[in-house]
Amino acid sequence: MTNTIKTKTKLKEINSQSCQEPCLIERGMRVLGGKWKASILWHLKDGPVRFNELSRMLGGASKKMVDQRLKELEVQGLVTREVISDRPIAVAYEITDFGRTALDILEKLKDWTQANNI
Amino acid sequence: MTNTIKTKTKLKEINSQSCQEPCLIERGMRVLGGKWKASILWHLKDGPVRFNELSRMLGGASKKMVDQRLKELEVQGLVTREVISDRPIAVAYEITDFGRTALDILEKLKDWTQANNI
DNA sequence: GCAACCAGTATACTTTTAGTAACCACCAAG
DNA sequence: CTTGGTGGTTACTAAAAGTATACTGGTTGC
Repeated sequence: MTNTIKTKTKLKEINSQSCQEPCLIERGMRVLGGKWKASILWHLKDGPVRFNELSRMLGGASKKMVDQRLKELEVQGLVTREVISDRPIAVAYEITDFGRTALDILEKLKDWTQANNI
Repeated sequence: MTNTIKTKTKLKEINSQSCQEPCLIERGMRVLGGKWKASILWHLKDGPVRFNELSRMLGGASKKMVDQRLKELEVQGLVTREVISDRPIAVAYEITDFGRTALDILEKLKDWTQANNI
């Protein structure tokens, strides 16, 4: 007998290969899971927002953080940056169609947080 | 006139108080968003798993990390730890009913990652 | 006895991230 | 001319996250 342990609970059959290196959950989290990233996306859902306004919305995130996250999100195609005025310089960030596809995950997350008082 | 900018795109009305300090999205992310946390939860969905087995499943997470995350998840009531045998020491981690409520968020995340080749 | 496995713990170390504060150039109002 | 707003950048520091290695103390198997 190789296993003499009397399990009180039925243990999952041992198959180590149920997930290869960075699994889907982990990979997804590395796109949406960074600090402020999901929040930024969420705050853009009702329309374009300006840089400084966004910083204020997040309340507590430094300009550097907002800037860094926005750049990441832009590279990943979740948001776009557009200059809306030159003279008094004004920039707006907008969520892309692809970015919108992530919103229902966030919606669920929001509901869950709310329902469980987290 | 206070605002002389000619906006090409309709800008969101300026109301800085659309989110107070750590908003729902951010708070939720701080529970599920840590590295490996969501993955661990996901890998427990089919039944209890042992410590070393779980480490192998995550492939790449150190024991310390797995240990740390499991403790956090336990404190937050998402998983339970139970000793299933004393003599050859054996411990199994199991997802709680509360933990299960988070699984459909992760399911959506998984589908999203898969659908977009992330 | 010796090696290997279980479930961790401890220590030391490196890397990454977060956050602060100051600064730029530009513009407008007072 | 000074103050305040826009949209950032740069330099620096502090804290968190992660890695690697070794160790305990018991058990099982050869």
